[in-house]
Amino acid sequence: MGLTKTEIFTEEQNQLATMLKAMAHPARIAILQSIIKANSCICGDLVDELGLAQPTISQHLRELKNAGIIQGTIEGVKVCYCIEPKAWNLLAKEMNVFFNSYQDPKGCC
Amino acid sequence: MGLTKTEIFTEEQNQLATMLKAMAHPARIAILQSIIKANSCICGDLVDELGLAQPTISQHLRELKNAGIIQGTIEGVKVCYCIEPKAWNLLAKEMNVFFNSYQDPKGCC
DNA sequence: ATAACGCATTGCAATATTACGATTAAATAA
DNA sequence: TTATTTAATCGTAATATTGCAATGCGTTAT
Repeated sequence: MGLTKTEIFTEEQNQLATMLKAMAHPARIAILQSIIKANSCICGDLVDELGLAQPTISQHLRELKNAGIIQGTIEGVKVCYCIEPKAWNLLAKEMNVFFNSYQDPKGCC
Repeated sequence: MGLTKTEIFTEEQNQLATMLKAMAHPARIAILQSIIKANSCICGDLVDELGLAQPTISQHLRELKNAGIIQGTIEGVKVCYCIEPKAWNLLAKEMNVFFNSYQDPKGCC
């Protein structure tokens, strides 16, 4: 097989999984941290900052963009990436709800 | 290639990515939600609740366990899974810090 | 003892991911 | 126009993931 059975899960579960999957790679975490640290866009500086080839960075950026986490704007020859506030804040809220839905044990295991 | 270049990232980035990756699947999100909802352990009920084969559930449980997110206890013939509070709370805190490290735009894109 | 139950493990097929060299496309500079 | 720069895309190799049937392995029931 090799393909997830998305049809048996809720829309929320699938969407959350998609967002988390987009973040679940050290390179993409590093990219997000870089973008946030710069407090604004970042472009091909990422290729220098991280030790990955340009096509690889480009591919990671596309995945983050496809997930809706970042957005890219063309600025002349360069491209400027930044966080998509809506998606970021929504994900933050959802994860917060998820984490807080668990309260320490009440007798088990 | 096909393998992540973990050596060029920090320990924190790699660990966070590993935890997120463990959660980044609808079945595993569903499993965690089920475990949390039951407020205690769950066993092979998951096989009935979700529509996946027993070996598939077992595999997902193992991944969550390997990531340290859940723990399993043998109870006679059955096995009882529950959240590993330390790892859960640590991840919650780390993600919270990460999400809050971004403040809405200040001019860009 | 032996049958039944619950879950883990193995093995495999289908598909996805990661990384990068080579190339292309679009914008600016000469 | 022609070069240069920047980033996306294509193609490909290596590896990982997903899902399940078949099987194995303890534990309990008969």
